[in-house]
Amino acid sequence: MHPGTASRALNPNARGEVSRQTVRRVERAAHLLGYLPNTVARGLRTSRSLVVALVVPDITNPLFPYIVRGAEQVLVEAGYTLVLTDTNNDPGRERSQVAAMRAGGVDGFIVATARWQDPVLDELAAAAVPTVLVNRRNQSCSFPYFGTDDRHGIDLCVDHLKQLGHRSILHLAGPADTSTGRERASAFRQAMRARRLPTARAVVNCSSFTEQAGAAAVNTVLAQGFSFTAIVAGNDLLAIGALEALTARGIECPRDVSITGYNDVDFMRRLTPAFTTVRVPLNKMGALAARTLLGWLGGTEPELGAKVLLPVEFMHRGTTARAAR
Amino acid sequence: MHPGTASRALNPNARGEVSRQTVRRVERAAHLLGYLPNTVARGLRTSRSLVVALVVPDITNPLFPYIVRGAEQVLVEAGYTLVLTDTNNDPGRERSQVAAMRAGGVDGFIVATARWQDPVLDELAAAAVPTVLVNRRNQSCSFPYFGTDDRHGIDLCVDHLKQLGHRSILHLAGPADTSTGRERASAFRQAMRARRLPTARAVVNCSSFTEQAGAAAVNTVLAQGFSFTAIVAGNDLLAIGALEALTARGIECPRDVSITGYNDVDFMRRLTPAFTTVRVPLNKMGALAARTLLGWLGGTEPELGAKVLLPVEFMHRGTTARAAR
DNA sequence: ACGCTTCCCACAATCGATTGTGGGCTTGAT
DNA sequence: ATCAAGCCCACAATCGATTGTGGGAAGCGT
Repeated sequence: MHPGTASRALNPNARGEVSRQTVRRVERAAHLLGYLPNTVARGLRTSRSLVVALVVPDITNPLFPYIVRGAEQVLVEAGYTLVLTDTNNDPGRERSQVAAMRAGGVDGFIVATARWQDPVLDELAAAAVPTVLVNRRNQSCSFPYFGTDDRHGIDLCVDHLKQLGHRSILHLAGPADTSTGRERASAFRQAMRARRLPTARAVVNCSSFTEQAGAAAVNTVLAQGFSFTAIVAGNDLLAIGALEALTARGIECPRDVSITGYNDVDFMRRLTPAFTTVRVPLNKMGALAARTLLGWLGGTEPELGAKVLLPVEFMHRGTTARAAR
Repeated sequence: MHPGTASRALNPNARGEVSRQTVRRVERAAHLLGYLPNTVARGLRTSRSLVVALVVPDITNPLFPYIVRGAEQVLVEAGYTLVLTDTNNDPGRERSQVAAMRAGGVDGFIVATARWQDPVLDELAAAAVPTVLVNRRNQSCSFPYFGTDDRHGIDLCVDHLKQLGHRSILHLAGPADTSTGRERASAFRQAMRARRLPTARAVVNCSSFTEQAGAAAVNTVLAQGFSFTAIVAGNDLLAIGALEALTARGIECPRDVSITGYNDVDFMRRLTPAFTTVRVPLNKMGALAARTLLGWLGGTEPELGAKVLLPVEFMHRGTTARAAR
């Protein structure tokens, strides 16, 4: 029995070039021996691995598991394997992880770690590696991007707060090296100006999308004596951090200060008070990104710089109330 | 220039067999061409990939990201790459994912999906694939296991509740096909008996470690007319589900019923009331498992069936109070 | 100048599966 | 019985890196 023949017998596409009884013999033997075709060797020859890598910045941020789920669903159905790598918000790790995956022969990338200036993405673009961006994008927009309508979401927040009578509104902006940080901040300024609300000193940058950063930002602002009656946070974790910092100083939410979050991760509705926030379709984002990548791997190259912004939904809950006085 | 020579020049171990200037020439050329050694081809020859797979049952369960983090830290430091695969609690997916990873040439597995009877683990054992178990183990105990002292943790819960005057205590047991489900249930019975508390009808099985399952279990028990003043939940998500089901019926926690969770995932302390639960060192579990696997891959085979149970810490918060009446 | 050692490098086999090609056997027709 | 056609299968090259081995060149001593 020649290995070439066995290979054809196991491969549904080449099944026709082998007699039916040989196919049966091979299948029986394969099953008996517990044979599973060595993907490494196959990948070496065919330069396809049926593996897609999903790169996330922080797996403990509850935002990402749902994106993962969405992507996973689609990829597994298509016979692909999803491998996940967490960069822990470290660009160095991102670089080395992506390099490792690339050398390991993954067919494509779904990247959720994009920074505004991202050399790793530039490399992927230069090497023409099939890649799609999810949740965050980079400036040069070299790949299809799947995100949410941040501009609209933030506008909904500001509008809501204004209708409650708030005028001094603070924005906790995410890191300036992320598109979500930048765009939400920009959207905030625009929304404020459009309603003739003051924007001076109203935006404060946070170093990361974490509770610690949110709390630190609020403490800084309070220490500087800037007063506000509402906070539009760049995401949910920042909002939670802000609430903690306020509570620690005896400032009550929503009595004294209203807060809005962003993303509506699973437990936001369970906190007390339940958070007013913006719900984004995380599952769908992941699924769409995966589907597009699969299409690309199947031969239909997407238009470069395509941006898909999914609709958001404003969730009015307990952290926002009519402005005092 | 012969590829063999270039290979030696790039490989620190074989560097001595090549003249220094050749090394420099090769390094320069490699850098110039942006060469990165094809891991697939290397893996084919050396049958080592420096990749470890971590298999989790449900990435949206906040328990797992912290285990991932712990393992990641250790593996990356050692020059390994961690790939994560989520089985979505589906044994079929587990089987195919593990097979895919194995064919893909990963060096070893960290498995967090173990079921009590787990054919996938049996296969791994039969094939002598370096594997360690974390969080859950299987019955046959064919691999080193890193978990927590469930027996002690549950005992702490029961003890705490008894001291608060509770006698009718309900246990929401996790799935019987998981070691954590079984052992916590067994520990619960033992702890109750040791204190001469009634165990009849006091244990109810939940189909999965989810809020939905927890709520459903409580609803079932209530419908059956069994009355209780406290609940020891098999994990945090079950506890949250239980709280929801009770609240929906106007039963207040902790006024009417006390609840304890298990694991102390990050947001338990933020809920209102903050959950009384058992904190387990998730990071350390992941790190230890990874370290042991690395040792195995380095040649020091661990004793089969070694069990490492990490100490737990009881966190008394707001969901437990003195029994009414 | 010759022979010896030492040091580099090139050659080629190897890992396991895929795939284009050619030869051999069977089958059927004349 | 002979030849043509057709179907299977075996052969061998290939993917890219690793690694044992042998040979050639340089250096040194006598």
